[in-house]
Amino acid sequence: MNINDVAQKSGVSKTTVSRVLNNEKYVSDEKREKVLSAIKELGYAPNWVARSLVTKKTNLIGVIVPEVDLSFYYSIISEMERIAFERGYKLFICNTLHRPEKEIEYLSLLKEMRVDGLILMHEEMSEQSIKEIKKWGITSLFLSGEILNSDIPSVLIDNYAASKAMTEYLIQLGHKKIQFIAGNESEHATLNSRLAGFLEAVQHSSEEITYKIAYGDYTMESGYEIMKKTLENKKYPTAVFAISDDLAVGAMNCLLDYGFQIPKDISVVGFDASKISIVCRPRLTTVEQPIELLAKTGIEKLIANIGSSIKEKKTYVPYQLLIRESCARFKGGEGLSNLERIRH
Amino acid sequence: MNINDVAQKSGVSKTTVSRVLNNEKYVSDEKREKVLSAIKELGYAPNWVARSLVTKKTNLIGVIVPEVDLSFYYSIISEMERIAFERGYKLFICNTLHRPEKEIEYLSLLKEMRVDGLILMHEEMSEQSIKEIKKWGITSLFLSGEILNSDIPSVLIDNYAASKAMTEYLIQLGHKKIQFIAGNESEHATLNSRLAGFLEAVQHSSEEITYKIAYGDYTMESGYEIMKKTLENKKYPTAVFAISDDLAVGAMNCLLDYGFQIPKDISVVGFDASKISIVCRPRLTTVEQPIELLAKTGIEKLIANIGSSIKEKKTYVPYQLLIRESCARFKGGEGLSNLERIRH
DNA sequence: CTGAAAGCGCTTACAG
DNA sequence: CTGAAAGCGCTTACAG
Repeated sequence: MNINDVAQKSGVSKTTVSRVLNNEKYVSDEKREKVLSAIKELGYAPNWVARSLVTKKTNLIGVIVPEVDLSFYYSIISEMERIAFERGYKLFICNTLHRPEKEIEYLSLLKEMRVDGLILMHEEMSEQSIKEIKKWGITSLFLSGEILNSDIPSVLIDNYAASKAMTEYLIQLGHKKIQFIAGNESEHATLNSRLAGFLEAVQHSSEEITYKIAYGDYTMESGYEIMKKTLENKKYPTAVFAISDDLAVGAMNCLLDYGFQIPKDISVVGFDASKISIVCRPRLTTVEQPIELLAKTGIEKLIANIGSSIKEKKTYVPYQLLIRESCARFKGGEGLSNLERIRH
Repeated sequence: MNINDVAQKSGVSKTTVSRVLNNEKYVSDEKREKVLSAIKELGYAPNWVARSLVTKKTNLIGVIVPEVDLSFYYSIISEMERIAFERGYKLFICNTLHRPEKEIEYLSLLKEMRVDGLILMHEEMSEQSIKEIKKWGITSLFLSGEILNSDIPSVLIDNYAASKAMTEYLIQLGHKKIQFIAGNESEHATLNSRLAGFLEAVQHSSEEITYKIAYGDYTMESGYEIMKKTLENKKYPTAVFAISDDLAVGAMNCLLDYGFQIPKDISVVGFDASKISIVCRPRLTTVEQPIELLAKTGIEKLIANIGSSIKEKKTYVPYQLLIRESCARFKGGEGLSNLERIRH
């Protein structure tokens, strides 16, 4: 069934049916009525595919995400969906699972589908993908991160400042042995900024701070493994700073499983303020990336950029230190003896 | 740029270009070469929209989910995406946020988009939506639940048996006061089966079991609130059986926040074996819905059903009781005094 | 206010 | 092996 059937049934031309469908004026009430009732009677739904072919608009936004299964990502996606929906856009979510081939294939599908815009959330995107996007010329925006030297606008928090502030908070609590848990070792802007902020605070402190940096990926499992290795090396930090909440909760769980008390024995902080950070016990002290604001700003800027060509390069959204229950003041030798107690 | 540009550049007809694009044989190697290099040079991507218009296939599967933000859902979606992708299908995820209007709008978009099939995961779908789906005649499948009297095939675990088994496990541990936390109060098959299984075990036990049933939604917040109210009423159960892990973890967190020890003071069990159940501490004893198998079976059956008309109504997938750390044997008066101790 | 005609970018018989 | 033509289901000038 198609527009012709509706036209025939209601005794008007398909042009008129199309006009009714698109809510144009200049259709007599009488014909409008007839068309509407024919549509209802036939259960007709216009063919989106055919319409997109001629209008060259899909009202679709492609979203490239490396791993939906991380709480930060699905929360932000859920929020973006809500906002985009209100604006008449739908999301097409592409879960690349960190695999470059999947990324390429999704990108080319997105191109074939003629989506109207792209939200990028994977900083470790392959060179090839970035080149593809540029060549394609699609309106795109990086959310909660950035790709340096890429001309792609981004909406994010100031990761350097946030990381520095959180580190200073730990130092101020008296911690002098800090374990920094990074995500992936590969070069990307967010990791670099957070690491730089951490180093800045640590190296320019009036105190003598020792630190270790460990790499993994962004999952809880990875946080768990990294922490486990650290403990097995018998080098006990007094505080752990992980650059994602999943990582931090993984580390925390490992600590808990080994019999440590948090924050009494060891303090732990994370990054993101994703759902897991408030669900875990003790509640995780973390840097808040304002998910709603990030999603809102990102979607709105992207939509504004579709069809326009002025685009600001970088938009900062405010971060916040969320002080919760996973940190305590380090009490010199006492804490140390606690650790010893547990080891043996 | 379109297929004509490619045809012109390579000096063949667009029919031939189309043949190359679709990997048909009966194209001379010479022309195939020319076309391929022209495509590469121009950076041409075929227009998916135009293709879909003529083939009437989109290779898209619509997924209706009430709340992506629940761990069970995003895990199963992630898994379905992986499997569908391998089979050449992509998912179009529709997050309805439990709102009937959104459900209706997404459904009609899906219909306009001419998706090839539908995965349903929302049992409390409105009558109107179900009617729409029937009228539309789209191949669909209900995953991890079912809609009674709807003719929609479903893939799920035997919720009745699973719930009964879990309840018997609690009874066997000596629990005689059990709090059952349901999700929504509205009638739907999964809740009914789980409740029926619970009641069957409780009412036909050789022991005298007392129980309470509380309703909320499926979120952690809801589990927390329900537990809080229970505690405030000073009616302490010795075990809590929640019908989702989120609900259970919410309840567990409340208990923890009130100073109870789990499982020493109170045992808690959940349902789903979603990620949160293994991340929380103590690890949650729960009924496993095998996410991978559910996703795999669901997607494969749906794809098989597209274009065929024989469909089995209901497919059971095996569940499993995952005994972890959140339950302990109830020790008569001692447990009771523990509770008293905490109250005052 | 209304409709006939052209066209969006493909694929698919059909004929050769 | 190859191509001209029709057609998928819409929208959009254009003319009235």
